[in-house]
Amino acid sequence: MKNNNLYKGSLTTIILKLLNENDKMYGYQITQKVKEITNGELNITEGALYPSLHKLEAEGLLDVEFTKVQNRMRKYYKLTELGTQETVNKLAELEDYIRTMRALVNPKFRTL
Amino acid sequence: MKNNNLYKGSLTTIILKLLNENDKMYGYQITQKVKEITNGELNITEGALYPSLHKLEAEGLLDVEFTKVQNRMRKYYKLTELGTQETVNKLAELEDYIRTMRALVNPKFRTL
DNA sequence: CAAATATATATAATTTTCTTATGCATAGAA
DNA sequence: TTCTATGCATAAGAAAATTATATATATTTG
Repeated sequence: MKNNNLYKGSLTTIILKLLNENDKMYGYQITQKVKEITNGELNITEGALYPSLHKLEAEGLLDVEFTKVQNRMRKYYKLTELGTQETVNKLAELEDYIRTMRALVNPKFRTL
Repeated sequence: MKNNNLYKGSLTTIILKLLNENDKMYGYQITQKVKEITNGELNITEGALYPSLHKLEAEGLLDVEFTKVQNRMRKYYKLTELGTQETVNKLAELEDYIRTMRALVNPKFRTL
């Protein structure tokens, strides 16, 4: 996503947080929502998203609910209680990460 | 490092920034400096560090200088001009990342 | 003095995560 | 009718890290 290595490892955090806000979402909706919120800056690819959703489900962080809308399948995901707990952890980790990286990077920058 | 997936992809940024501040450093020194700045929170492993340094050197972002201190070898790394340019890019990418992640995560958090 | 720890670099095997490509299928717009 | 959007899925490969191992000297500790 976005040719910026820093996003590596962030997908789980993004998914969990969006599901915490939106109660239930399906995969394609997640990609669109991320595109919308980031003004097109961040595009989640299906090749990353779907395996990630399957993994979170297997870990018991997400529950699935199938629906059919206009003859097309939709798989809605929602947080389990465990998933909500993990969301708290992931958001704390993000704040930790930002604080630590700022400490490493802040001091003063020299171009020459 | 630190059992926090978010650090994945940040190592290059950390190395470049430290070298921008400290002019020249050797591998072990980098691990210790990171430990110091982050109060032991972040530990860079050799298995990640050395291959990363070799890659940055191969890409022409770092220059190497061998020294022998008390009979032990040291490999000092310093930024090339290209490396300094890339440092600017990486720091901009970090700010971008933080801004985007905040946008995705900020709204409001619900525990229930 | 011997053993453990710190200093210093390196690589190999494996795992995790993502990219890229492909595949299938329906709906709607051009 | 063809292209784009919607919707899910997986497989091959790349990239970055973890974990383990290897080597070697210096220093500290018991």
